[in-house]
Amino acid sequence: MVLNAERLPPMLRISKLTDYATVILARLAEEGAGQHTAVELAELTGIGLPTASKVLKGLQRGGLVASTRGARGGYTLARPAAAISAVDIIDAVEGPLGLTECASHPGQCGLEPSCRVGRSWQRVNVAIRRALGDVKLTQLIGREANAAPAADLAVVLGSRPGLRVRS
Amino acid sequence: MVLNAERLPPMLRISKLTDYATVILARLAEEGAGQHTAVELAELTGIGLPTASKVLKGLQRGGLVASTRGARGGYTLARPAAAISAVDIIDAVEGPLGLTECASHPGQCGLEPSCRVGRSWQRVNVAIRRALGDVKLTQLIGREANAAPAADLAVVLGSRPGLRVRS
DNA sequence: CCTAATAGGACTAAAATGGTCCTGAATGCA
DNA sequence: TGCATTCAGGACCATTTTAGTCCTATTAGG
Repeated sequence: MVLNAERLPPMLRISKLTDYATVILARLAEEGAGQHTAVELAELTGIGLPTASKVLKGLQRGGLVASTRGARGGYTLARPAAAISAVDIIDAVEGPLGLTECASHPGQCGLEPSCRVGRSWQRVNVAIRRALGDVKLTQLIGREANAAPAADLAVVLGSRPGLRVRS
Repeated sequence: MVLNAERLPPMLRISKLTDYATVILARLAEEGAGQHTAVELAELTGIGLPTASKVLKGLQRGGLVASTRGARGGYTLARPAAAISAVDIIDAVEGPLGLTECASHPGQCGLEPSCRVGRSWQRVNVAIRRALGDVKLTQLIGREANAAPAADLAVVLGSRPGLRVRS
């Protein structure tokens, strides 16, 4: 994988770094509970060391991997793969940036009067995040085809192999 | 609205242009079936004329609005608001760019061997698009609180006013 | 105390985004 | 016919993001 990102739809885009993160997490999940150094993971995945390193730091801050420093240090998953969701990964890698509504800076916008639209997009956004929260690393890896309950998105996710691809 | 985009999560981000598009479409939907020039719409929405114009061109190409040129020309919705979905808007404004899987250029990636991850993200992506296809302009405008059937995302969308905001 | 590792940033290059502007083509009307 | 109006299509530039590299701590083992 690691998608050649040139032609992905801007919205709903998965940044390369997020993708790297998934690949790396997949490794950590596969190789048992073993500890792996950044160097090892870089080699295993084929990602450049500096970049892999950067990603791992992000995952560390996000609490998805646990690290030990010094000689014989390395990284492990901080929790079972089934307890790590897609949003977790995205948030960890793409920063702690909040979901800022226009509401948080009222008046900044200028077009607010007649506009009921902004709120709706925010809700869409949040809804997607929720759905993404139900997609677990185990599913992303492909180990677990379908999640149990809720998970509107996850259901669709697990249900079919080849989906329609829009032009 | 027109969200002040500085602090939105990169992924799941709605580009400003898409937001503008929604605001403009909302106007076209509200003002009956009337025809409006780019100038009028710019004034009504508060968006700069060149920008509004650009957005309208995109919507035209995407088939969401119909245009007539020349004196007394202008724009109208190409179909009823209930038949225009969020994905339609996004696609129209953010380009005709396809959903390119690694699959379409096999071998480009280099890390393909051990990687089952890419596909999954693609499926997530497609799943979100599907869900977004069920969110109609009428809902974005707020005229119709909740859609009828299907629409996993739409259900969540219509259900609650103020949702949890992640840090 | 020396070596192996991670933590945290600073920094750069390349790409995407938002916005402006110009030129061309269609339409209506005097 | 010819002029004013209005959309179509891009070229273009400035700014912001993203990706990627590197340097300097800090922590742990032997």
